[in-house]
Amino acid sequence: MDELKSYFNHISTLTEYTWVNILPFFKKEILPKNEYFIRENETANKIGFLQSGVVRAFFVNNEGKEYNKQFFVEPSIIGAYSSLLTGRVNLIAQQAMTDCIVYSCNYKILTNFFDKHPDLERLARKIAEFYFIEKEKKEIEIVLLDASQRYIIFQKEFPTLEQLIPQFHIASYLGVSATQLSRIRHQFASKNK
Amino acid sequence: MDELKSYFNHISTLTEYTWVNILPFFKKEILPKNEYFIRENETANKIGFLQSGVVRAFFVNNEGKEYNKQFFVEPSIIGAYSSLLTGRVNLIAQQAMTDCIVYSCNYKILTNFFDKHPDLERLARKIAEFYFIEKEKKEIEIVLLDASQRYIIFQKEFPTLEQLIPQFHIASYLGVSATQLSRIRHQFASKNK
DNA sequence: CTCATTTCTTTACCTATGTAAATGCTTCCT
DNA sequence: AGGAAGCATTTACATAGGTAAAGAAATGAG
Repeated sequence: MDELKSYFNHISTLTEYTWVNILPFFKKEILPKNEYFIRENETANKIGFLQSGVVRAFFVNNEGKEYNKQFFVEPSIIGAYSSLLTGRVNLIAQQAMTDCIVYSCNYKILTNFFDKHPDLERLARKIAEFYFIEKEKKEIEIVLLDASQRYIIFQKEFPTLEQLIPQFHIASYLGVSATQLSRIRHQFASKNK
Repeated sequence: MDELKSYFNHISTLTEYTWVNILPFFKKEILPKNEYFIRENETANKIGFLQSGVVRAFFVNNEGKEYNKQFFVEPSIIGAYSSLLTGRVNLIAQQAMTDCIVYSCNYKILTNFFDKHPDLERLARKIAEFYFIEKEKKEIEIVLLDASQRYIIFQKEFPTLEQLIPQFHIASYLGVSATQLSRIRHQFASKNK
């Protein structure tokens, strides 16, 4: 669990006392490739720490088409955050794209510690704030940049993923069709000659 | 300040003791139409409670074109949240679209109370979480719905705004040109005959 | 009340990107 | 090794929505 502790302490340091209280509730989970951490229409109840592997978050429209919203690469927090917070059913499934190791914990158990452990609530605040900042950054990128520019950012942000996962998943993440991503790649390839 | 107290207490209740400590730091501010609560490239230092009026949040691309990202209608919290949290310069200006009354407070002063007033930090957590949920909802709408459907949602969410602000601002909020919004309105008008 | 400014709509044209289908390329299974 | 399945690319075509410019309508200042 060292990676977990170090990852969270980096966001906001918890006392040893708090760690001793909460760590026993984290259970190691093997998530094989293509398995789901959470599905659509379930209500989320657990939060996870992605110790190794890659997970995608995606939603599905009425015609059954998938939209990749996010990739999580170790180390990272995973879980259907909105569903956890609101108690409503989850709209955004999370699926392993490689074999994964996850430490997961019932979220309610953690929030029950907030009153006695303000340091834990502070961590929760920082995580929420961080998530917000990330989303706002993405929001700006989507409006200000075209797909080629976002592709470059993707490559920088996830240098390992490009070889690891199919192109059509990347296209979906960028918000374009696989056809269009192919055209973009073609453009870059011919420019760099 | 009753509206302010009631608005915040609704999100997460603060003790009277906490209120007594923080309320004196909120100052009433008149923000006339077209004035800015915060501009681009400033570093944010204050958070505001919009007691009356309408504010828009927008950013500007390299060619100087504006994109409305959000409308705030009383009662609401305003302020460049990302800039407050990160200390980096603000990318998203906030400007009054009508005459406004705002109660604003230095944000650092509030965060300094977190150690002594966990109820205040809890409020901050809830606000961050709420903001996150809102953003995720928007994110899904943008991908899943076309501009006409988003226009209908806009009308429901801001029933007063449609008459109050120019169409081109609404178009910018919906992510289309004024021309395209006009086409959409035209379609709806001819359907409802 | 009138003129000037701003906003809205309409038209014409153009481009980016979607879909569908055909083809080619990998990977991996037995 | 051979074949099947999955994935990527390419082509052809369709269309949503952008820009620019002109005209119409609304708003506001003096």
